[in-house]
Amino acid sequence: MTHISPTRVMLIEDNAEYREVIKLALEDHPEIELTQCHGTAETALRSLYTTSAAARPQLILLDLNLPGMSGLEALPRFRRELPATRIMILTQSDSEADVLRAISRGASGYLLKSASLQQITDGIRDVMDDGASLDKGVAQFILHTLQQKLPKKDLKNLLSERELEVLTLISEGLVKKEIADQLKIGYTTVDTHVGHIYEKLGVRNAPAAVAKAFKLGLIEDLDG
Amino acid sequence: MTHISPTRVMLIEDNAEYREVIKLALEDHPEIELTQCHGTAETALRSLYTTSAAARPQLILLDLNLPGMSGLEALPRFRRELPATRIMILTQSDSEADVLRAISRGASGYLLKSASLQQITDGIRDVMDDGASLDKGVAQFILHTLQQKLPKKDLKNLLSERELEVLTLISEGLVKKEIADQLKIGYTTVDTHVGHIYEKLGVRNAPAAVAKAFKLGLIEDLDG
DNA sequence: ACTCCTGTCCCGTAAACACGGGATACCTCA
DNA sequence: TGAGGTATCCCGTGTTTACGGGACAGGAGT
Repeated sequence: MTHISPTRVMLIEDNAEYREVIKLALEDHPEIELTQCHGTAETALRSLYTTSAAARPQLILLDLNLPGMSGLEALPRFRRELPATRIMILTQSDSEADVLRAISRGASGYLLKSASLQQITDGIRDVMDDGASLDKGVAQFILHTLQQKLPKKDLKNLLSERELEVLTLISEGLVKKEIADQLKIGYTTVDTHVGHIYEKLGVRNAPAAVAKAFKLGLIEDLDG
Repeated sequence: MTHISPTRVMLIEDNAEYREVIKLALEDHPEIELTQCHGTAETALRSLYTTSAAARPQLILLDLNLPGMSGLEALPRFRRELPATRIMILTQSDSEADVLRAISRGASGYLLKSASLQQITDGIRDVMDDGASLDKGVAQFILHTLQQKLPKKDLKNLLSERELEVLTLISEGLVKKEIADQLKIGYTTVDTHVGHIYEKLGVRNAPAAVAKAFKLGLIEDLDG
């Protein structure tokens, strides 16, 4: 919540007018220090080589729509050059593709330019306080996206425990005989389980069963 | 942003003290009208039957840790009874499992009780304004979760276009001969593609290839 | 008591798969 | 020019699947 020294912020924004607005707004906040402003990602990246480690930004406010290298392209580069630096997207685009790409590239926040200055400074504080900050519309879209990718609990009892075990082993590449050995049951038993799995999932072969299981969230796509 | 008539809010919270705090805080806001308070999900659900449609809440503030039926259990019931009503979780638990379960059951927001009253009223406004509201820590966790489930773009060129096409058809349950017919190529060509797919993914059969493709995000788990 | 579901086991056959080999053609990039 | 990747095609052989049938024991629920 409170920081001993102010948070060093770098702003990357091509519109000079909006850049000034932000600059003025952040000047009022003692816990935020806007150390650098750039109009393009290229100059921002170059500046890192002539900036001492102690002066490098702890947070970057990044516009997506930049001349030359886009913010989306620049994002992973900053992440590589400054692994400890948080990146907050501050853009006009609420395009779902942009949002998802920014997240998959490691952004810690996503605010729209329609946000109030208060929301922006709050967002900076939230992000530096080990959190993330999302515009309300973006948050809703993210919730919906995640919802679709989450396991449907009503289907948890569709397959029996044993069947799920067998299906998981199948998805790992084991053939039925190997599964039989590993589970210490007969080959034909595995065969029966598999038959039941197909029936319940409404598919006719193993690859389709695995795909369906992933789509339904029966198998977690975490691990290795 | 502005509503003609105030938003009708129902609060479900077992702690009488905190219930009063919220009640008092919301009284100051003309655009929010706290119409009902309940200490358990059961009484809240029962109250719906004696409430005219016009008086039903537009937003529910729901605690997770309730005596009797938990908030997590109650959530889908409210969603079924009141499909148009948004539900915002307001709880102490920032357990990742609780967060994910609440989202998968259709919550529109997730705030912690450590939130300021200002954040809560802002959150209510955000949610009613067709958005979602997330605590900063919850938002970060959600971003990380989603990040893992998103396609890894660096692997997009791992499989050729044709190979991905073949793999997708395999995941849909087609056997190789059918794939050959559909793509109007020879059976042996499909066979070769499949062999290359296994090689590139480091697997030895079709089910494992499909699983790997899902884990890498090469195949989208959207559609049907 | 009876049915339903689960998990275990068995047989046989036809279809599909995995994998080894090899071939031609195109395009790109070094 | 030559190497590498992609896409197309072919053969053969042994392995694995898919699916039809049937059987039996234990537990849960009606």
